[in-house]
Amino acid sequence: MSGEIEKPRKRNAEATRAAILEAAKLVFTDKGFDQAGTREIAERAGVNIALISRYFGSKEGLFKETVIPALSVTQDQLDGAESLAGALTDMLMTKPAEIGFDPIIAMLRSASSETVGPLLQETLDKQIIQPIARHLGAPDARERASIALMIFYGYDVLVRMMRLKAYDDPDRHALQGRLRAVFEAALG
Amino acid sequence: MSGEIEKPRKRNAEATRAAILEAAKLVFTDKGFDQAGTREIAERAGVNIALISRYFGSKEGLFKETVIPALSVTQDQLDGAESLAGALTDMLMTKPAEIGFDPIIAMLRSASSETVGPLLQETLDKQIIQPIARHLGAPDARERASIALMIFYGYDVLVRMMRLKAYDDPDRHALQGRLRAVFEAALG
DNA sequence: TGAATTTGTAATCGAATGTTTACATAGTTG
DNA sequence: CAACTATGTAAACATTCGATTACAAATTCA
Repeated sequence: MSGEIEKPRKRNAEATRAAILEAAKLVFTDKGFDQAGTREIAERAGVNIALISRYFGSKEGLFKETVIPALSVTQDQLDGAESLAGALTDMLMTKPAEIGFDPIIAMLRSASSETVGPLLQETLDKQIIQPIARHLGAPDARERASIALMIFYGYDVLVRMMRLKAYDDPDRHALQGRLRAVFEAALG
Repeated sequence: MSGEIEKPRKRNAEATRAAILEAAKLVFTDKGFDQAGTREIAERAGVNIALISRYFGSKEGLFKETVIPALSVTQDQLDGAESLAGALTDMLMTKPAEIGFDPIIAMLRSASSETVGPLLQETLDKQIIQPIARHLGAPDARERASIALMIFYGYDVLVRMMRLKAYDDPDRHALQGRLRAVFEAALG
C-alpha cells in the first residue's frame, strides 16, 4: 500500500511549460475544452495544478497556445501539394501524426463551448477557410472551399468522433481514395 | 423589484412530463449532453428540478427519451423518397422542422460524452447506418451508406455547429443542390 | 555568505453540478 | 369528512470544477 510518495518535481520552468502543453493537447483532443479538466492535464504532465495558472493564466489561455495555433493551413502547404485534395488530405491525415495530436478533433469536440466556441469559429474562418479560398480563387471561392471541408470533416466526425466502425485503420487508404474522388467531383 | 413571486405549478403529471421533454430537447441540442444542466432544463420547462429525477430517473434517462428516439431512419422514409439523396435531405432538413429540434446536432454535440457517447455510437449504427445500408443493398452497402452520411454530416458540422457563414439561410437551397450532386456522385 | 527571485507544493476558495431528502398540499377515494 | 395517494416545493447532499492563496525551498545574484 505505498508507491504514493511523490518526489518534488525538478525545477525547470521551460520543461514544465512544455509538459503542460503536451498533456493539454492530448486531453483537449480526447475530451474537448469543456470536459477537459485542469486536474487531469496537470496529472498527465506530472505537474502541480497551480502551475497551469502561473504559466498560462487559465484553461482558455492553455487552449490558445495548443489547439488554436495548430488549426491552420499555410500558403506553403497549399502551394506545395499537387492539388487541393492532396493538401487537405495532408492536413487531415499527415499533420496530426507529425504534431502528435489531431487539432481538428479537438476543434470539433470544443465547438459548442461557450468559452472557446466563438474563437474556434473565427479561427476556422481566418486560418483555414480563407487561405483555401484565396488559393482556389474566384468564382465562389469561399463556397467551394467550404464544400471541400465539409466532406473531410464529415469523415472526421463519423470515423473519429463517432468512432464509426465501417472504416477501420486497415481500410483507411481505400477510403481516402474514395473520399478524394468525391472531393474532386465537388470542385470540378 | 418584484415579479419573482412564483405561483405553484398546476398539478398535472402528463403535462409536466411533456414540458420537461420539450425543454430537454432544446437544451440538449443547444449545449450537448454534458453541458446541458438539469437546472436549465427544469427552468425552461417551468418545473421543479426534482421532478426530472422523479419522471425520468436521471439526465441520462431524459436523453434516452428525447434525442435517442429521434435519431432514426425508418424503412418507410427510405422507400417513400424518390432517392436516397432525397431521403437523407429529408431527414436532415425537413424532419428537424417537423419535430421541433435537430437531433443530429444534439448527437454531434454529445458524441464525446463519456456517459452517452457509446450509446450514440450504437444508435448511429443501428438506427441510421444499418437501415440505409439495407436499403442500398450490396456491394459495400455499409461503406456507401457511411460516405453518404459523411457528406451530410459535414454540412451540419460546418454550417450548424461551427456556424460557418458561407451559407446563410437564404443560400441554403442552392447549397442543398450542390451537396446533393456531390452525394450522388459519391454513390454512382 | 546573505538577500532576492524563481519554481513548486498543499490547502482552500466559491461556484456549479446531478441527485436526493423531507415536507407541503392538491386531488381522489372510501 | 377522513385517509390516502399523487404531485410539487425548498433545502440540502456530496462531488467536482477552475482558480487562488500562503508557504517552502531551490536557485541566482550581489
